Parts: sequence; structure tokens; C-alpha cells
Amino acid sequence: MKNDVNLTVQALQRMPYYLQHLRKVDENGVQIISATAMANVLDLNEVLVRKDLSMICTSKGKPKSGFPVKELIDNIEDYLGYNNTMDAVLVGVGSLGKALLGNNEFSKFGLNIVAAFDIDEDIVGQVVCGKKVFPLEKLQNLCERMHIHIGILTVPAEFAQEAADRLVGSGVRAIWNFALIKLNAPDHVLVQNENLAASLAVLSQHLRNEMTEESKGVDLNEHTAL
Amino acid sequence: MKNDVNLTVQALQRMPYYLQHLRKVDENGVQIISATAMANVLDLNEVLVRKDLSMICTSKGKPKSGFPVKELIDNIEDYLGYNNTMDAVLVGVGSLGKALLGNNEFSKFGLNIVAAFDIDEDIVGQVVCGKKVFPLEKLQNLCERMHIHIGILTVPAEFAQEAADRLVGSGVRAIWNFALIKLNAPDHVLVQNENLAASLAVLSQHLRNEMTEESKGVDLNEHTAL
DNA sequence: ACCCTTTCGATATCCTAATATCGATATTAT
DNA sequence: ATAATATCGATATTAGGATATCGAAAGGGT
Repeated sequence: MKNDVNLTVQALQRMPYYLQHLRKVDENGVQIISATAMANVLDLNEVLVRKDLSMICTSKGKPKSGFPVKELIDNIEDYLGYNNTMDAVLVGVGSLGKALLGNNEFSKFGLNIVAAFDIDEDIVGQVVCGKKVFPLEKLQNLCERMHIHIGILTVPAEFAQEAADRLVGSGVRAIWNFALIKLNAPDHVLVQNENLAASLAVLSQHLRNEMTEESKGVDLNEHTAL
Repeated sequence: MKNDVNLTVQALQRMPYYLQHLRKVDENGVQIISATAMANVLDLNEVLVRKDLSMICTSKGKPKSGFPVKELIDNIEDYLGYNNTMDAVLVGVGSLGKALLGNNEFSKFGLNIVAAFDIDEDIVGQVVCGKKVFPLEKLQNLCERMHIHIGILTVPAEFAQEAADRLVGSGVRAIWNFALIKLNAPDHVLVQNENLAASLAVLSQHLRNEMTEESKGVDLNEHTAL
């Protein structure tokens, strides 16, 4: 384990991709992989990959051969916390909240949603995707009893700050925020914003460019020149 | 409309936050807002906000007052494509795919999922959240008939490249990829990777830091010094 | 009418992540 | 054994977004 170092957010974001590829080559019996090879597959700079891997790998990379695959897999899984599950609560059982509750793939990443909360009386008491929905008043009690440190926020933007305050008051130390709003929280509480609208914005801009170029009759080869 | 300019990805990501805040102040009857004020609320640098707003705003900002709220809202909504819906197909009706199918909030962002596709015979033919699931063989025909340009990829990583190839072959020009793999696609096809695992990785790293600091008995005020 | 303050737009600077360079080292081939 | 080569680790450079600075313009107060 080498979890005393801190990776940059960018490096962290690359880790899941490294892991996915490492698992794949491991299945094929590959025991050692070079940063160069990984970089080619993932379309990244080889120095970047080398630096990333050396950050989390317990052993050193060997010149001419590379890094041990199995060890890298273990190191990344450990670093990302895939082996010890983090318990979380979800606040806001609307359309998006239900969607996340139903996504059982989070367990692969070490996340376990233990309960959900909402203010809507019609929803409270229901069991959504195997998770019981409690009234918001019970949030603090449950979080304290179960030592929950992660809150997932899927309420509308106008209620997000209030809900965040409740989470902080319940001892939560990290908030996964799906609302499009900048939350105020104490410094020791991490707010990780998830911005699905941003991805859609990127798609939209690209499609618009495609359309206008098309209507201009631009030579298609200009694209490939990029 | 001022959709001839191209924003950086970073600027695009900020747009939904601007929009959310603008809608809020608009409801309160505010007609003009300064970049400075927006920057304070959203915790951004004021020059950055000013530059972003001037990029998409059709009129100029007035010294001492700011930018017209209603116009900004219209401009951002236009730019992000919220007013003319983009039709999309979803490939991979597993846990995550179902979740996205059920999330009707995408319509607010101009995205409309018209159909889903899968290879699993048990799922094909079903109607999930009002969307019919077709066999993968029907993908090309439907995309061409309905002029679909966006594909949402929620298949396991090992099948992602194959599914992406099919989407490209069906005329799709932008892929929203939830698989943790680097897809190969022609240059004119945009691949927008969504990396939920990365967010969880950031949360995990933070919690680990919190725990180790706690066990070290570090003065809590060190946090606020950041 | 004049001054003061706030904000704008443009330009210059800074900072951090990504990339390039280079000597050192291990493996393979001759 | 020796030479050739691929990769590593460390250091230097580059690039691009974020931030700071400054003159100009517009509104408010006296």
C-alpha cells in the first residue's frame, strides 16, 4: 500500500482507465507492462503515464520491461478504495436520485448507498431499488449511528444548500453534489461536483459545429487534419 | 444568438452554473447583474466570469452596472442547445443504462433519448421507463431513419469499442461514453467520456486523508488555514 | 456640473499540468 | 562478453487556463 501520497485530481481521473486496461491485459496473462505501451493504448503521453504509475506503485519500474501488472492493479484498487466499501446516504429521491439508487455498479467502486432521504411524503416510506426512503428529519440520527461520511446530493438546486447543511450537521465529510450550484461547506468537507449538464454542453457545441461546417460545404478532410 | 464562437471545455462547464444562478436572480426581478457579483456567489475569479459572459452575451456589458440577466439566460440556453432538443439513442440497458433512461431531467438540457439497444435477449423487447429496447441489429436502421446523431454508451468496457463502432457506422457524430475505456473513433466523431469512478476516487482520497489526519491527532485548524 | 466609485474590456503575468529531453539501467541479441 | 535497444527516473521546457493590473466608461452623490 502506498496511500500516503496525494495525487492531483487529473491523475486520479486517469486511474480508473489504467485499472481497466491493466485488468484486461492481466486476463491475457501479461505480467509486466511498460508505461509506453499503456500510453499508446490510452492515447496519453508516456511520461505522464510513467509518472502516474510510479506515484502509486509500491515497487519501482524496471528499465526495458516496465511495471508489474498484478501489483499495479492491487495498488490502484487500494488507492481508490475499491477494497473497503464507503457507506453513503442519498438525499433527494427524484428522477436522478432513483437512477443512482438503482445503479448497483457503484459497489465495484467501493460505494454502498445504505439509505435515502426525501421531504416528499409520497416518497417517504417507500423502498426504491431495495433502499428505504426516510424523512429528512432522520438524517442526522442515522448518519451518526452508522458513521456515514458520504452524502450524495440529488435535490433540485434551490434546496441543495439546505440539504448540504443538514449533511454537514450530520457528520458527513464528503458530498457528491449533482445540483448545479456552488455549495458552501466547511473546509474539511469536500464537495465533489458532478456536472452532467456540462458533458451535454460539450456534445451540443460539437454537433452545432458539425452542422454549420456541413452547411458551409467544408471539405471533410479538414477534420482529419486536426 | 452568438453561437459562432467556440468556448473552451472549461468555460462550457461553467455555463450551467451561470445559468442556474441567473435564473434564480431573474425570478427575484433582478434585471442587470455584474460579473463581480456572479463571481462572488459562484466562488470564481471575476475576470474569468467577465470573459465567459462576454463570450456568449450578444450585447456588451455596461461599466458600473453589468450584463442584462434575461439576455444572458437566453444566450446561454441557446448556446447550450436547451431550446432545440437533440435526439439520442442509448446502447447497453444494464443497471447504469436503466438509470439514465429513467432520468427525465435530461429533457431540461435538450436531450431526448428516443430508444435503447441491447444484445441481451431477456431485455430486448421490454419497455424500460417508457423507452423500448431493441436488438443491436436494428441500431443502424433506426439511427438513419430518425437522423440520430448522439449515442449514449452504457455497456461494459469490454464491449464498448464494438458498440462505438456500430454507433459510428450508424451515422452518430457524438458519443457520451460511460465506459472506462479510451474509444477509437474517427476525428469527426466526438467522444465525451463520463467518469463517475473518478469522482468517487476523489471522494475516497479525501476521506482517507481525513481519517489519517484524525488518527495523527492533527489540529483541526490546520484545515481552515488552507 | 463635478467628483467618486464601480465595473468593463484589454493586456500582461502567473501557475500548474502536460510534454520533451537526457543520462542511467536492465534485457536481448550477437 | 559486448553491443544494441527499450524503458526508466529526473530535470527542463512548454502551453494554456486562471489571475492580476490598468485605463476607460457609466452611473450615483454632492
